[in-house]
Amino acid sequence: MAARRFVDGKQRVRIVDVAARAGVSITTVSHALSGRRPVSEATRERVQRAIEELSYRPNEAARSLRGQPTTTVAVIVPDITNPFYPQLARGMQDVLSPKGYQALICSSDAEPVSRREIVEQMLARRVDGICISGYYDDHTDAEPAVEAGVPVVLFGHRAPYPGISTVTTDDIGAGRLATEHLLSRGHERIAFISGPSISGPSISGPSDVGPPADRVAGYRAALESAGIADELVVHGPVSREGGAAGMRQLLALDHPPQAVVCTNDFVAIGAMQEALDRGLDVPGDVALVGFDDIDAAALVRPALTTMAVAIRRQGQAAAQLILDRIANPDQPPQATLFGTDLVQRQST
Amino acid sequence: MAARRFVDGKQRVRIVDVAARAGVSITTVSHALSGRRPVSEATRERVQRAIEELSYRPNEAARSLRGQPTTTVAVIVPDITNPFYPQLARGMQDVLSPKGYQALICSSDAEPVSRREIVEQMLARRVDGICISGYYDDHTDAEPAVEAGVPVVLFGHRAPYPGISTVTTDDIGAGRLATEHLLSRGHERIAFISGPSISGPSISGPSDVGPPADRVAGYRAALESAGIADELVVHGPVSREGGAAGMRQLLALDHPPQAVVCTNDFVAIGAMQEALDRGLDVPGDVALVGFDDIDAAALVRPALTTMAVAIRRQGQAAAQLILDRIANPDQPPQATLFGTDLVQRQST
DNA sequence: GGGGACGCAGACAACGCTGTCAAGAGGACC
DNA sequence: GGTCCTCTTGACAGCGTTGTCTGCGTCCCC
Repeated sequence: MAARRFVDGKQRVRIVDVAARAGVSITTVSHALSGRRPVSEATRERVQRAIEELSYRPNEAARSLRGQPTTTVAVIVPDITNPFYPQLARGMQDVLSPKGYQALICSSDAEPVSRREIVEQMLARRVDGICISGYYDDHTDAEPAVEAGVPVVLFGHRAPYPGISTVTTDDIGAGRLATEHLLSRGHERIAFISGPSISGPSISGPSDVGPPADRVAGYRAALESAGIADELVVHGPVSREGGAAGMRQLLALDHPPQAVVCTNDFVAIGAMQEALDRGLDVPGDVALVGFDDIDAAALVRPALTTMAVAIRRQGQAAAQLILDRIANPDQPPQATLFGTDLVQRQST
Repeated sequence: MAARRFVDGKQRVRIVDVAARAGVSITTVSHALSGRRPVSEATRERVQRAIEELSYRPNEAARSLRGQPTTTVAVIVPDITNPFYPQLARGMQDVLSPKGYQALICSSDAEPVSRREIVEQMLARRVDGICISGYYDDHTDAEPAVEAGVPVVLFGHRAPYPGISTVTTDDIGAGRLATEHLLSRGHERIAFISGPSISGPSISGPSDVGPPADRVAGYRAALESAGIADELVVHGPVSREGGAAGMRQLLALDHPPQAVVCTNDFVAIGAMQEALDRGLDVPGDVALVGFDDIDAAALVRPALTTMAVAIRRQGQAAAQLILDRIANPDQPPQATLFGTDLVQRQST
């Protein structure tokens, strides 16, 4: 006859209820549960039965207040509706779940607050680790976590930072591979539709930052190696509309390019539709390469050639880095670089 | 000169550090923070300054242990990589974030444990509300939450259940509308590629359950109203492969259908590619309708006609139902039904 | 000038759990 | 029979908050 507590009509079973039912002290229940000190077989069984009869489950808040790990890892993504990030989250769950950890997924642009604020919130929840994803170069958001001694993995950042591990895609290599692929198909006049430039959309300009800039850098390197001086970079929003606008800009030129590298698949698909809508043949009149290999890349017609980023595997790597740091806090942070694979389809 | 605590190299500022720095008691700090009892302006400012200087943030675990709400709502989805569910999550965040609530997204099939177990875990974390999504008819998973007095919304379930609110799509109406659309285009021999049947894949059969069954029911109702007796339902996995297999089955018939309703867009896209690969014209030889209006539906060529489910709006509604129940626990649960819109593209 | 009202702030006891200290029972051994 | 283990269990403090009780001035009014 355990004495339950009723609050607002809610009833929750506490450890003392289990103890009363099993006829032991709460200490014994706790230790029977955690196995952190020996408990006789008979007692353990009585406790176990009481737990089942009462459907007892320890209060996580009380546990973590006592300093126990929360077995929770925060995964901060810029936009949960971008299919890229659920894949990342899934990869992390692949590794975290079997170890009993929960991924706490936060979409930062859905929040009215800054990413740094989200990090603070997660620290207040005492998460055991944090993964921050998204292309940006500012790692100061992660500082409070580093100071608090919570393992952090930056995902998509280039620069390693003291106390922080990173998981990054080799975007320079990817940009080079994509461009070399087009060169090998005989194209010489190759353009790049990139993300927004700092000085606003314009033809060319060295002002872009972050991994899109890396992809452009790879593109430039490939052209240079091939002895081609004409580079053609347009900027715009990273979206289908941005891709369409970029393509319009390119097609309006006196000498439109024969092939276009696009900073991601959304942009490429937008560019492709713009070209198709104008009656051009893809890849006959203009060949296209994207990045990321999102689901839709295989579904559009012609199917999009793209540089595949093994995002789920990268998520797994990020999770593993966090678990390693949790297990061994003194371990130095690591920087992991992932290569990309050309997935050739019909658009080149 | 606040005395910080160092644990495993982690340093966290506690309320007592703030109190010491501001020269007041911890009680005063607490109340200055919560505003739950009057604090003089001068004191409030001193406390505020101390908080900022120390970067203090209350420990959420201690708060919720004292019975404060966690301002967290669990969102349990079957598969985070299915683009449908991030939209749902995003819709919920649209409503939750401005109210200061966090969505805790859990992908249940990533977990090695049952959905019921996840519900239990969320209760142990003292979430303030739970949204369970996914097509299935078993609401027993939600029982522990109902018993604990935690607001629950079932998403995609048909049957209301005592103490549980539901947000559901009118799948019967959607199935009917899709079929009527094909009828109005002059098709008479119309098939349906459905989800798995309980008795295994087969031609027709009344054994399917859940909303896919509802869509089939709407399809049947439309045919009946039109005076058409020939119904043609094939079953298979809800995936692109399943759609391709279903289409193969249909094309192998003596009299293949002129039009096919598919239980969702993935299935429809798989079916479309199978048809295109066999040299058929879509919609000339076979017209296709899907459900859900996923991103890819607009991207494939021909673009897919589909029944759009305003999933994000439904997520918003689900979140609102939970917030309402939190604000007013005695309020009876509500069942919300959402209609669907035909988005006509090129496949019909 | 005394009594009550009021504004403000501190002390203290929980919340539910776990690590540590301590002790009782029982057996082994001298 | 007494001492010393070992095995098992219980009591207790404390994790960082917040709600409540209490107390101290100050002001107002009769």
